[in-house]
Amino acid sequence: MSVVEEIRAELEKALAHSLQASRECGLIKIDQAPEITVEVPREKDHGDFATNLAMLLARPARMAPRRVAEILAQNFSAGTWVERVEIAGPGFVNFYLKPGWVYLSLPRIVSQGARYGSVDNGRGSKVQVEFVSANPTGLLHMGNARGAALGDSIAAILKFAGYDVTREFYINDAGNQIENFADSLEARYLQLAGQDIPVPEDGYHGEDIMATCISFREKHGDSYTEVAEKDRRSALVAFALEEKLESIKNVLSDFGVDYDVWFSEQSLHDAGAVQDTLEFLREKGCVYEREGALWFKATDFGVDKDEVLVRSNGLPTYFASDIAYHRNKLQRGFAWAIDVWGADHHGHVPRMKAAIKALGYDPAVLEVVIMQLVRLYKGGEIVRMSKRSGQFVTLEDLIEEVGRDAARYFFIMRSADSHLDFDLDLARSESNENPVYYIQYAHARICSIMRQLEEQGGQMPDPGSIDYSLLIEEYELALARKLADFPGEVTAAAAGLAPQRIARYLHELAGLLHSFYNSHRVIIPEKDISAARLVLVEATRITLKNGLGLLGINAPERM
RNA sequence: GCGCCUGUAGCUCAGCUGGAUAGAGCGUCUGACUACGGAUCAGAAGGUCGGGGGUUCGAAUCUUCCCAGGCGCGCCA
Repeated sequence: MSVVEEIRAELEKALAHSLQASRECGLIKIDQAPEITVEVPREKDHGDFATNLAMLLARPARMAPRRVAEILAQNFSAGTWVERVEIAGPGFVNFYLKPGWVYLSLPRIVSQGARYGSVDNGRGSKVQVEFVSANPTGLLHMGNARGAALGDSIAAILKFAGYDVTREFYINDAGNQIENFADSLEARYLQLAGQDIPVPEDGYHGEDIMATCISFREKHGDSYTEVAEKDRRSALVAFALEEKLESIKNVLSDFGVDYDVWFSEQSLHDAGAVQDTLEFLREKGCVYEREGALWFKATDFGVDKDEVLVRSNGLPTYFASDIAYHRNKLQRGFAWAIDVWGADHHGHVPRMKAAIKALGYDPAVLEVVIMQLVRLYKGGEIVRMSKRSGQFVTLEDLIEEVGRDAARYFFIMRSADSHLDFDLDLARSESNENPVYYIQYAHARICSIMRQLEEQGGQMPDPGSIDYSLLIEEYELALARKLADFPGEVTAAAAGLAPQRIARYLHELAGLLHSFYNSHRVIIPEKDISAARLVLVEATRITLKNGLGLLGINAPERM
């Protein structure tokens, strides 16, 4: 438990006692005690902690809130750290603590090191985060990039919050778009062999398709012009998928994203899992036939329309294999399955939840994070991206132009809900003013202090034997206070699947470090103060590094 | 037409699930020590939280109705 949590719990307990005492002596008459919560006020002047308990009691007790607050304050017995209790505003009870409490966490941070900030909300329960899952028929675009940054950070945060996390990429290597893919590959291949075959209008027109066919031809020559169409297509598709997947893996890895599982859709078909699932739904009475197709009765589960599972041509839809895939996830024992999807798929959410219910699971095990689309600006104009026109900026381009750290921070600092305008020129031209450098610079600055210390023959003092009461400057208190918040931020970010909270937290923490740095020196002749400050900045360095790690961003020692 | 997301400073966005005087960055303006790294710091200006009603001690946050933008509503994925 973090220092903040410990004190909060202590105050809540003391308040409960105060309320109990007030009821026993008849000063407050209520039937049932409300839930007691102690929060951290936004305004520093309102104390270190505060409670709205008096306002909640006012109505049931039929008393003025400030009067209730007075009674609560009178019966309140202060613990170790409470200096004074005040009543303010409409009836808040504010707790002012002795300044030293903020330094309690410093020795802990240093001794916990890379583990500082980790919490155990998950208690080891199995959670899967599935993200990107782009069609392996093309390159990764800006939407995939956002999904990669978001999904990977969510996974990292959940892991830090005590969950047993699996990162998974679902490969859509079956179905319609593969046929479509084959059409385009075949056309390009035959074109290279001198035949005049156009790429279908709704096919893949990107240059990468041509490049794939060129390397295929380098290996196999024109030999596949002679074989049966079916064999030619399957050879081309197999070759292209392997090449594409390899390149996707590499680019994502360059972006700092590494998966535990690459799951093939085709493998579900091969194992008969799609048929099994359809059979299961049939036995449950959740399907029916109409106009030659097999339908899922989504309307039985509160969805406004039924959905086709098997087309009248006998081929299962994407929805059918997706149900089988999610069934497979749940059979693997995940207590929580998180999918990161683009907003253009949001209509799929209620259907999928209905299907999970039909399979006999609680739909709440599936949580879909919908991220709004990325709009790309270049030269002040929107860049329309489409696979058909072959015009788009890839993740690879992005890493090259903006850099991995800045790109990841840019995606993470905004909530998934926000529509993201990504101005390439801005990201490029002003990359030195990107907030991510501000945070990294704070880390590098501390490392520089440590190098100075070493050069002067100094040593990092033992955090357990420091007189922290020497740290009386405003910025020292503020910095230490912020450090103590980190575990709470991790908890909140995990609960809300909200990596942007960590990004904001780090930015604020870096700001406090810079302010402190500009007004006070760490290495000074006064040994005791210097030692306390060394621990303070070392704790800051650790926290910055741990936080940046959750976002997949480097914490450089020099810049 | 129905559904989901969004609307907060000139621009890009936060706002801890209902708290007290709404915050950052960029941009603009004024300043900073020959210094452990100036990719920094201190300060100023800038707001009817899209608009109207409602809920209550208290609303940017919940609710409802408008307005504006994005995305969905296929036997595509």
